[in-house]
Amino acid sequence: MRDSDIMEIRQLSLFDGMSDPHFDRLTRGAYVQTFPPQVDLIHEGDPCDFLHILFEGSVELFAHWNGRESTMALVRPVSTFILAATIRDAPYLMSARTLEKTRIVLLPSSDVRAVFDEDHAFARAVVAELAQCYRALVKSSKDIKLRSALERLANYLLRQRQRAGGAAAFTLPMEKRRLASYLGMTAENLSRAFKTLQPYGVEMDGAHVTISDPGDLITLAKPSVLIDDPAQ
Amino acid sequence: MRDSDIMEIRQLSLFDGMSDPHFDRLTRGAYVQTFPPQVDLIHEGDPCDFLHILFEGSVELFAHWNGRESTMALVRPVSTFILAATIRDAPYLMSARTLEKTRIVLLPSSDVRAVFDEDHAFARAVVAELAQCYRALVKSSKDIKLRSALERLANYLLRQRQRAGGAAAFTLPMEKRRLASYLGMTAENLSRAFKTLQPYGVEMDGAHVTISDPGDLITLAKPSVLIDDPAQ
DNA sequence: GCTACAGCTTGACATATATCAATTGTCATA
DNA sequence: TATGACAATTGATATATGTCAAGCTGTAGC
Repeated sequence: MRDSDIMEIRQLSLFDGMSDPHFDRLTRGAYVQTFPPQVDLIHEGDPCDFLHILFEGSVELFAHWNGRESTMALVRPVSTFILAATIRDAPYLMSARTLEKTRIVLLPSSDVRAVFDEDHAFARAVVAELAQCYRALVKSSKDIKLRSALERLANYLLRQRQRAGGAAAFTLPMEKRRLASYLGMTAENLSRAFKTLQPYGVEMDGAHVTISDPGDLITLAKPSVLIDDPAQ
Repeated sequence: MRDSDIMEIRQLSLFDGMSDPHFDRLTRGAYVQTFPPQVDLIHEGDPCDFLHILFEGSVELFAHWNGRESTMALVRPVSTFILAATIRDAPYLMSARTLEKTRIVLLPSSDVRAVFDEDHAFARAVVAELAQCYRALVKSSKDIKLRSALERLANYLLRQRQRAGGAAAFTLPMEKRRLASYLGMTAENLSRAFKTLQPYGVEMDGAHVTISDPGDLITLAKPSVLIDDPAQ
């Protein structure tokens, strides 16, 4: 691993307050890798050998059952994924693939567990990260179980608008068929849902979405801080 | 808090390896309470004042949105709930109510965080518990997103059978309408789903279920360790 | 034993969502 | 520019699931 990479990683909140010897131990067996789009990083069921830290690009977490596939989450920088599997030394529950050109740090899971056992600051950081992931997943479950497909899309668009700093226009971060899977519907239904939202001020051109006045959409979507606010 | 209660709590894996002073500090402001059935313990959105540890009985976690309600999980002894909210000092994302007579230990959240910062063994135990909860939730999400209502019921019944030690007969741990909500369907549909499973060897009498030969049901349900095995 | 109530079930019907098939659009590449 | 591959869209239709209303069933209280 290059010194510049190590310097960059050291800045992460996950390693904040960690002692230098522990950090060295953690990064000795680590490596940084850059992947092109559409590369399978992880396959569910495999043993968890590395904790992944996403630096640049984006990664899709998805799951299979009985020949079906569903997108579970989109991971964005800077964030870890499959932390829980690393901690428990258990097999992956989800698969992962890159969506675009992506730079990832791989830390050997056994080192993560060993340093975790010795470095208190790291343990605290891991718990904070894991609790954050857990709460994000609870919100996602509430979204799926309490809302219709149209309501999920409406709220998703409002969240994306928020993410773009409240700008009227933004670009969808993944293909529509993946978005459909993430929102728990088919691509065909997503297409129709977008059309249904046109009278609510949602304009769409390819992956480009414009919501000039979100008022009507908010009335329809009824966003809640307990589902849609990433800070909560 | 009575000495016998303190003794009992001390046995929990969550407090295993923790120093006595830290344990004392954690339990000084704690109390044990017994609740009758149908008592609201927690309301989503409220600040998180206590970490709850369920000792006896059972607790339903549920969520609201726009006048709708959905059962998110059933908590059984011995297990914590709303650990993530405690760690992050964030509002509850789910509500909780007792389903039967229930004994719960309440630990002040601020004490949990303080001791967590000082006691490494406790930090490790918290992470293990949180990672477990996270993985349970991932499995639940996969169940909801990848399976039809009938498949969810079939797999649920097989999991309950497993929980009963593989016994042919067992009792549903909650009312059918709650089970329906947990499985993401209406009570009417659950009723029909049970009927559909009759040819697969599922007999039902009230809350009592008998699956003499699970072979056909397994063929239909296609259970997966990555969704249905609580140990994974 | 009755009664009242709540939960469960059933049937008829409505709606949401999925599926299938065909078409259009888009982009990379020859 | 033409071509092929693939995503997105559209319309027609099928299926899953929800809603409503009625009846059933068990049980707690009298």
